[in-house]
Amino acid sequence: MLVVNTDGPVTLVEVARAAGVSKTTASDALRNSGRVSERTRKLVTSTATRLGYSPNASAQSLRRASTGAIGLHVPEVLTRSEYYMSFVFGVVDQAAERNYDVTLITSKHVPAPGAFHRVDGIVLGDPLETDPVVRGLLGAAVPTVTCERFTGEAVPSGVVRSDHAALLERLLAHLRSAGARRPALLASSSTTDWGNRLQQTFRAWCGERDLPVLMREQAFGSSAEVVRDNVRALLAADPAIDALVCAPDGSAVAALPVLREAGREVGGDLLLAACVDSSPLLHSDPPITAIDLHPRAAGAACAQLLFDLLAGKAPEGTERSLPIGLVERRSTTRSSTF
Amino acid sequence: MLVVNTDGPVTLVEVARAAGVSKTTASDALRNSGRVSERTRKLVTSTATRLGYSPNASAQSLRRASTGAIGLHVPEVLTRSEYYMSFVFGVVDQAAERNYDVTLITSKHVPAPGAFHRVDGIVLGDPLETDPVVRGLLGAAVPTVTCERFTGEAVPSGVVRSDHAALLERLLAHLRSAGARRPALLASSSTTDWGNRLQQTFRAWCGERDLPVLMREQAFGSSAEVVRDNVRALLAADPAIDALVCAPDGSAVAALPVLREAGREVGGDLLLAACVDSSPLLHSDPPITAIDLHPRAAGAACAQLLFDLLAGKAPEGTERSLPIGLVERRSTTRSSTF
DNA sequence: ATGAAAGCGCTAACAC
DNA sequence: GTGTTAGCGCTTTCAT
Repeated sequence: MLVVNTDGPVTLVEVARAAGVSKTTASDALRNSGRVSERTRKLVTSTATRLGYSPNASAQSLRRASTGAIGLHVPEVLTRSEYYMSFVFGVVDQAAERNYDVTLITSKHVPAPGAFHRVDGIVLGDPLETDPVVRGLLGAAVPTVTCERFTGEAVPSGVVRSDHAALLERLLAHLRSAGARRPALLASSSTTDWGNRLQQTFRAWCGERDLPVLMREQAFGSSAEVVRDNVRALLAADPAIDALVCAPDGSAVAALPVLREAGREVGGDLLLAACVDSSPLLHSDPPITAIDLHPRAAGAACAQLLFDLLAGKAPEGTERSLPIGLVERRSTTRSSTF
Repeated sequence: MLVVNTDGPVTLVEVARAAGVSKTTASDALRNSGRVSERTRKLVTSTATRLGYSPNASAQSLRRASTGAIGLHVPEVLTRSEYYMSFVFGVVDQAAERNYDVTLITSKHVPAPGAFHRVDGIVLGDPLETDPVVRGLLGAAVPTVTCERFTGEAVPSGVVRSDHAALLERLLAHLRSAGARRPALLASSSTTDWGNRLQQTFRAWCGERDLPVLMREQAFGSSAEVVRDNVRALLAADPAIDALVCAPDGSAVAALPVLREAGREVGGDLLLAACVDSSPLLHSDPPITAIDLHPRAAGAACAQLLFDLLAGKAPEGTERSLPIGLVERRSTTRSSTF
C-alpha cells in the first residue's frame, strides 16, 4: 500500500518518499551531515517544510541514547523566593542554547522507584539534606550537579559554590565600619551547606572578637509570624543589639515592622542587612543592604557544568566557584543624627 | 553471546532473562497488566529491583506515541513575579499526579521550526500578544491551554479565565466605601487579556460615574524607576487623587516611597491597592490590599484542562473559569484621623 | 553520493 | 498464563 498516513504527524519516511529519496538520505539531508549533494539537500528540506515534518524526539532519543532533556530540582519549600525563579531561568538559558529541554522536578511527588530516566542529568538548587527526593536524585544513574555542597552522604558529580563565608565577613566588616558593635544573626537552618556555613562563620567571627553569639535559627519556609517572633526574641536577648543580619530569603522585609515597633530606627540606631538580595529589599523604606547571590549566573553555571560533565569535558567531582557580591544600601548607612 | 551489558542501564530483556521469562511477561508484570500470575509478577518485580532496572522513557514514548511530558511557557519578562512561580508549581502538581514531566519553555530561544514535539501539550501562562514564541506554540500540532484569553489571532484548544472585571469593580467599590472619591489606575499594558480587561473596566467604571479616567499604562517588566515616574505623573495629573490601584506585579510596593515623598499617608489620605497579591504586600507597612489571583490553583486548572483535552474528556475550545478573591488589608482602611 | 538493513527498548497483536 | 513477532521513527553501519 502506498497510502500516506492521514492522521498523526509526518514522519521521515513520508518525507523521503515524497522527495523520491531513501530514509537515510532524507535523514542526512535534514541534519546537514555533509553526505548529500546540495541539490538533494535542498529538495529534501523543502519537501520537509512543505509537508510540515517535525522529527519525533522520542525516536531520536531512543536511537541516540540521550533524552535531550536535563532535570531541575527546586525545593518545594523555597518556592516563594525570587532567587529560585532566577536560578531556574539561568538553567533554562544554558539548556536552550544547546537545544535541551528542562524538566522540573519537585519534592512533592515521589516517583515510582527508578522512574526518572527521562533526563540526561540533573541540576539541584540548594539540596536540603532532609529531602528524600534529593537523596533519590543524587543516587540516580545520571550525572548530578548541585548548587552548594550537599550536607548529606551522597556525592554529586559536580558542584558550583560561592564563598559565603567571605561575603558574610565582608558584610560584618561593613556593619562594623558603619559603627555597629553588637550584630545579631537571624540564621537559616543548617540543613543546607549555605545555612550551615553562615552560622559557622558568624560564630567564628563573634568568637574572634569576644562578642556574644546573638543568633536564632529559623527553618526554611517559615511564615512571617515566625520571623517576627525570632526578631523579637533577638532584640529581647540583648537590648544593645545595633545590627541585624537576616539570612532567610524575605525575612529582612518581614523584620522591618517589628524593629519599628520596638522603637528602633533602621539605618539609624539599628543597621539591617539581608543575605539574599531580592527586589522588595530595593523598594523597602529604607532600601536594605544585601548579599547578591547572582542567582541567574548560578543557574547558568550549574547547567554549564552539567553539560561539560555530560560531554566529558569536566571530570567527575569537579567543583567550580561563582563570585557573589555585596550591595550596600541605606539600611546600613547610619544617618547623621546617630 | 549471553553476555550481559556491563555498561549502560539495565533493560527489560535483561530483567526477563534473569527472571527466566519472556520480554512480554516481564513488561506485563512490571505494569500490572493483570495478565501474569501473582507468582511471576513478584518474581519479575523483585529481579527488576535487584538489577536496578529502570524503564527507558524514550522507548515507551516511541511505542505509546506520547512523550509523557507537557510544555509550560512562562513569559521571560514576567520572570520576577511570585505569581508565576506559584503558577508553575500548580502545573507541576497536576502533572506529577499523572506521572507526567513538565518541560519549561521560555521566550528566549526560538527553536528550529517544528522542533517542539517533545511534549504532548502546552500550557501558556498569560500569553503576550507580541511574543513570537507564543504564536509559534499556539500553532503547534499539540493541544494548548492558555491562562486568560490570547489577544492575538491564534486560538488555543482550551482557556482558563477569571473574572477580573468583576474583581476590579469589587475593589473599586471597596475603595469607595472606604471614602475614596478619585481613584487612579497604574495599568498594565493591554498586550494581555488581563491587562486589557482591567483598563476597559476602569474606563467604564469611571465613565458611569462621570469621573476622569486617571490612568497610566506601564509595559511588562518595567523597572522600579518607571513605576515611580508613573506614580509621580498620576499624582501630578490630579492632586485630588485619593486612591491608587496598581496593576503590574510589584508596582504597589515600589509606589510606596513615592507616595510618602509626596506627603501622602497610605491608609490615611490615600488608599492603595494592588491587582496581584504577593508576600511583600503582606509585609509592607502598612500591609497592602490586593486581588488574590490564586496562581497555584490557576496553574493546576490549566494543567487539568490540558489533560482532559488530551484524554478527550473535554472538547476543543473549552473555557473554564477560576474564582479569584479580594484580600483587604490596612492600606485601604482609613485610619480614624481622616 | 546514495541505499539497504539492522536495531535502539519497549508495547501490543496474535498465537498457543 | 505465557511466548513469538512485528513494529513505533529514527540513526548508523555497511554496501554499493
